[in-house]
Amino acid sequence: MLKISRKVEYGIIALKYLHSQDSLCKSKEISKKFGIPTEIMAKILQGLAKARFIQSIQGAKGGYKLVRSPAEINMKDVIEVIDGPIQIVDCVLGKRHCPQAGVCNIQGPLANVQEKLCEFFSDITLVDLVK
Amino acid sequence: MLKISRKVEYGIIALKYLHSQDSLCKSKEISKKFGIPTEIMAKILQGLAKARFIQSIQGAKGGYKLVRSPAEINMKDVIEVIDGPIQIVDCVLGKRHCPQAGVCNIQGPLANVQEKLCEFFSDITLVDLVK
DNA sequence: TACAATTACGACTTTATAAGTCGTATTTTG
DNA sequence: CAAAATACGACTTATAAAGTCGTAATTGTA
Repeated sequence: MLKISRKVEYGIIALKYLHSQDSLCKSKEISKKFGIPTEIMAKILQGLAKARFIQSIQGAKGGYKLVRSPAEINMKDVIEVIDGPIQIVDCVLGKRHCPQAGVCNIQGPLANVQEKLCEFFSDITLVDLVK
Repeated sequence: MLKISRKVEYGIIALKYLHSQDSLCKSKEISKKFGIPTEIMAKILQGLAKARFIQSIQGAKGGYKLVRSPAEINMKDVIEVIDGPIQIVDCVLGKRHCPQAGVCNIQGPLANVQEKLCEFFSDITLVDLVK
């Protein structure tokens, strides 16, 4: 409930670590260091690379490095890259077929809360998480 | 992910409805009106009554009514009454045994985020949700 | 005082989602 | 070409949310 998934946790841990290192870091290196399952760490880093938060270099001697400044990396984007869109209730973006459709009295206000929540996480950057 | 549980959704729907009504409302009446499973609706109302957001009157002709002003009902309290403490990651309040304990680089910053998030929801009252 | 309507509450089952695993392909260095 | 790394989809397992069921307690009214 209102939980940040473990994947996002792992993603933030990795981003912080990459920020603290100058050189390329291997996926396995990070997963071992923090006790994160290797396959999961790998996929998260792949996702972050696709979204251009980090750069991946394939092959032997490959690895990942941060390519954005910490101020340009905010929590909302990280969450959405890893877990998909922030959606506090299913009805707001229309995923769940809602038995309350038509009579529901909270959709509008909650859409508003959701928007504010996105702003909330947009305002938290890697700079804040490094402190 | 960062989802408000359906129970909280139901709770807010009920609170809004109680606010819109002058007289006592029965649990079944609300559950039927909004297509919410009756047993679940009942338990949520019981919880809200225990927490003194609403008053319960037992027996025939019983029901529930709002006993606080909408400005005194905020979303953080509603969430916590229904689902328990807001906890964005398990480690922050020490629930999960964390394999990263000792090396984890995000616990402090995330505790901070969590605190801010609680403030965020404290600032949203039933007044905002009625709009 | 018996009955109907309601709240109260705990135990259980089902369903959905998150977390983790496995297998295989691709890229690059030496 | 072998070794070390990323890339990616399919699958299984674990956990939590959602919903159901059974029973007890309270109260108004015929």
